[in-house]
Amino acid sequence: MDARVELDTSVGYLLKQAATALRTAMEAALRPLSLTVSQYACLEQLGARPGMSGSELARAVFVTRQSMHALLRGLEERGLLTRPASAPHGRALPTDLTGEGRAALAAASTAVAAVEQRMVAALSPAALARVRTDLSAFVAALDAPDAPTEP
Amino acid sequence: MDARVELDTSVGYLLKQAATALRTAMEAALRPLSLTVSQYACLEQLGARPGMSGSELARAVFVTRQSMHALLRGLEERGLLTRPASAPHGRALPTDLTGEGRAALAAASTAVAAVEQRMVAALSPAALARVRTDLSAFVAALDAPDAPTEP
DNA sequence: CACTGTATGTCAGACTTCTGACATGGATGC
DNA sequence: GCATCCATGTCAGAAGTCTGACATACAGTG
Repeated sequence: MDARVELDTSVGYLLKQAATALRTAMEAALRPLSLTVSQYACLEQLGARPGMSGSELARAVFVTRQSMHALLRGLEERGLLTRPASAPHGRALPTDLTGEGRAALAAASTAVAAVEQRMVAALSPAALARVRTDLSAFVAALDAPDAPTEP
Repeated sequence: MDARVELDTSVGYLLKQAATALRTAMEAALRPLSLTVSQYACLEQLGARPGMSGSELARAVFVTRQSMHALLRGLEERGLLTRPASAPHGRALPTDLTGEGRAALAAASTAVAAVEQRMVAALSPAALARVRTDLSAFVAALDAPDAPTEP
């Protein structure tokens, strides 16, 4: 109890540092394709699960649905995706990639995969699997609403 | 070569998810203290290394020095830190916490430590040390300017 | 059937951060 | 000594994201 943050050993600080380094490297890799990281993330999600609504995309990309709204308008104007004028059910507008959108995603996904490969190259597959497990545990522990620091 | 990103197994996506969850939890913990995450990070750095310049702080907190400039003005107006009117050497203005600033940092650091503790509670000390090592390896690999994906 | 609750899309404004630019102080080169 | 380069502080504008708000569509309940 009454513990303080020690910067030298803080996993949180390392987490932020790694996420920032990854984002910077992704920005550099995506700049030649005229895509931001958020735009790429949106395309990647749509490639994996076509027909997602804007709200679903927002949650998957970790932005608000208002931000996703502006993002989708930009990508639609560039012809990378299409949305119906009216919703087939409820209010959700299913979004899909165009052919041009799939081509842009393919190029971007290749570029980002190279960045991620560079990031994890030094780790063995087993170590990588451990990291994934541990990061998932972090997310699960933080998402739990109650905070039993000492049960 | 020509690899694509697989969302289900992407460490980058997990990294972003974990960083977002941590930031959200920190925002919630710091809101009662009227501090943002960036402001807290700034105070924490100054607590560990008094006398840092604005540019040094910016690099440590992962924002631009322009953003840090605005951030420091706000914290100075609230009386949490002080900066000299002129630089004792060069252009760098050494920044220091006031007594009130140290008090705010103590409260904030305790709150953030609880969040971080909740995040890592499920991991053994050995597993935690591994995660730190691996995250450091990610940063080092991404910061390397050349990208030898396949040497 | 009406009411409530939840989810989605959209608009408007504020806030934060970034990019670009300029001036100043110091160090390094010749 | 002077020119050049680098780091820092600061100002101004642009871009992205968030908060707040409102309307709409469906599901569940009385």
